[in-house]
Amino acid sequence: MQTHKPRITLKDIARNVGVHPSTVSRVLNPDTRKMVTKRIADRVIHASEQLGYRPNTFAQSLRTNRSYTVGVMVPDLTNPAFGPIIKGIDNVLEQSGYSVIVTNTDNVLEKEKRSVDKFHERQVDGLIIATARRLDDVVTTCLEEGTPFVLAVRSTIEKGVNSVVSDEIVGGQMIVSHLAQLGHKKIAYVAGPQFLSTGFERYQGYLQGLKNAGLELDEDLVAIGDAFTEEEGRQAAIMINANQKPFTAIVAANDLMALGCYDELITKGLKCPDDVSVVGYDDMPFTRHFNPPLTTVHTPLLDVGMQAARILLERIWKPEQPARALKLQPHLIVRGSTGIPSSYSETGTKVTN
Amino acid sequence: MQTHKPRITLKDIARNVGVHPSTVSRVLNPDTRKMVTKRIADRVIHASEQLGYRPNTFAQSLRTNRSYTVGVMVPDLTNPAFGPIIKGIDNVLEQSGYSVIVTNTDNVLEKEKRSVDKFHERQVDGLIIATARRLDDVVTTCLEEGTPFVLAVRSTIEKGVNSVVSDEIVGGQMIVSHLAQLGHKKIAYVAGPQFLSTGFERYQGYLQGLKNAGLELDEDLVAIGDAFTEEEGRQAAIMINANQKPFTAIVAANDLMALGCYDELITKGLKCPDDVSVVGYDDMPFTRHFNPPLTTVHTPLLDVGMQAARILLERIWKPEQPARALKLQPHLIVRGSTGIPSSYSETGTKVTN
DNA sequence: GACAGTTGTGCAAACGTTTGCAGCCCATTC
DNA sequence: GAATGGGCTGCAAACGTTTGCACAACTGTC
Repeated sequence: MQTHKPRITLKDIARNVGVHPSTVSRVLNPDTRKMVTKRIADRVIHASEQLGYRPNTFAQSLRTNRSYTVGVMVPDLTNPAFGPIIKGIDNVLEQSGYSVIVTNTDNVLEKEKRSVDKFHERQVDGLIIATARRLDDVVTTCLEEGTPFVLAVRSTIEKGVNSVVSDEIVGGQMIVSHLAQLGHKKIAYVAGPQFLSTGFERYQGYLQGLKNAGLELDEDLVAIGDAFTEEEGRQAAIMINANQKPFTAIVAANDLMALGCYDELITKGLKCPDDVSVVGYDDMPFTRHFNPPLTTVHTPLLDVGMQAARILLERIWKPEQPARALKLQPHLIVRGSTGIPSSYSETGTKVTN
Repeated sequence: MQTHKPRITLKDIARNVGVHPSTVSRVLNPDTRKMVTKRIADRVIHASEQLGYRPNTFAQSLRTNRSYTVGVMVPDLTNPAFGPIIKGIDNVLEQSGYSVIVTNTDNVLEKEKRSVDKFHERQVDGLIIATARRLDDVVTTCLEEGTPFVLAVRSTIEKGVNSVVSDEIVGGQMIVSHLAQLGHKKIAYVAGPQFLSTGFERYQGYLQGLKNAGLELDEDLVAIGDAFTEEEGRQAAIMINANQKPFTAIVAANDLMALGCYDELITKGLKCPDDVSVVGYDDMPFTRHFNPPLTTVHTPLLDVGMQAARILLERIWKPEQPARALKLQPHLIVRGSTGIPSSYSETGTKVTN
């Protein structure tokens, strides 16, 4: 920041008070303040306030090798799910004097590597990674280099890394259980990318849920999207429709994909939930305003961010602690997009409503 | 970032190649590379790659007083409108080697001041401010101090500041014109905070729009919210309803407030758009999925971010240029929430349905 | 009153760059 | 062959902190 007025330095304060710069430094640094006499300390503090002193963070960081900065990598800032997460992160980190550098990687590996390089250069004290694949080069690199970091939202298959995620498998099961309870037997699944833990585990939850309910998997009712987007959700729904197998419900791997399903249902002239129920995942902002309001699994996004930040701080302060893998409990939020199966039912028995 | 391996410095490369550190510096710096013989330069480059050299940004910044960092202040990260803006900013800045520090201020002045102080300390090269009030201390401070900055989304009353906003007044007019064309005569307005340019100018646009359409302002049909939130929108709608004056359409100052209006209409048993039309503003993501799909004014959020970043770069590079105030053209997006006025006729006689 | 021990302050080096200046070498010119 | 000049490179200072060490001034003890 180019300020017209010349920068006030420790030396200036020192001269003003008639004391050595190092003494000023000690006063202004909470950890060392006790080393210096109260009388002098007070004068230093007074002078520093009066002159409007601001420490030069570069000099500090150069000397101490700590930047009081953390990097945050997210895959897609336009996905409303990430707003709350970043907000949570920012909230707790700024209280500890850390600044947050955010980068958007658009889910492209190349960009992720560039970002993490950049972070490395800037010597961030730690990283919060919300872009991890189940097998992730970037993550293993960070692990090898001993960079403090924590995964948010998405985890990897390797153990011993800090992470805070929601229990996707349980979430997936809850959905199927809910649908089964309503009487659904033919439940389609629009899966997310299987190289992401969220995509993979939610699908596993679905499979487990079928088993729990005594239902059989029909592979023709499953389609896998390449990304967690509306468009991929729509494409997947189209593929499932193309198989011409009857189904009464469709579970999407996240809310965005569920919206894609909405679109496909509309173009097929099917009503939700009357003809087919739809379920999403994430409970991103405003899902209750969708048409119909989306039944979904709520993941505490703000909490995810806050906890990730807290764990990161722990690791920065005590790097040798064992890794913590925090799993937050999701819960199902039933809204208007799920109902009793009717016209499309397998047995053909129609339920009037 | 604590890396186990000792950091490679210019000195290491210099020793390796058998040359002075300053020469290495000159080679690695694009501006000065031409000063040194190609033969040596090549050897230096080779060695630096082989050793895996990464410049120490603190040392660089300390020496040059440039941080290659910019600060971004947004009022509310959970508002999906800001995702695209930040993404736009990040996109263009990262291409120029800048990193983006984001802070969320929750619309509280105190936090804004803290943030800008923090940015100051970190000596960001520039600021993008999306939190500005029409009269804004923070902005005037930045102006006085000569900090390069540009306002995004929201502008202030003072001239001579860089800004990129959408033309709110025109947007407001378009809405009223659209409604008038449909036959609406009693058009209520749920205003946003008048201390924000967006709140103020959109309201001005509404007033101007009424005039253009030959309609009269009825103050009982206007309520002002204290924040751009769903809840404030709902409260404002409640207040308007409480006035017992008939109306057939309600214009909200942004999409979130429009959602609040939806809620209030539902609790009153009114259908949208059959009983009353609703219009929002911003066209934040997923508005087309709302129930009903929201008619709104599209502001090119991604563009706002990108342009703000570009202008900021210009100012950082050439601080003496005159300020640019960029006004992007909004356009109306008609969806399902607006229609021909019906049951609630102008005279106030209620039609049963 | 000399001694050890404690407390408070100054000194100077170091962190890793960048950059004005000086000086060297070589080519060019007369 | 000497003088001029230009192109490269080295030197050293500087950016603003932090921190181990040395030292001075006390306090308390015998």
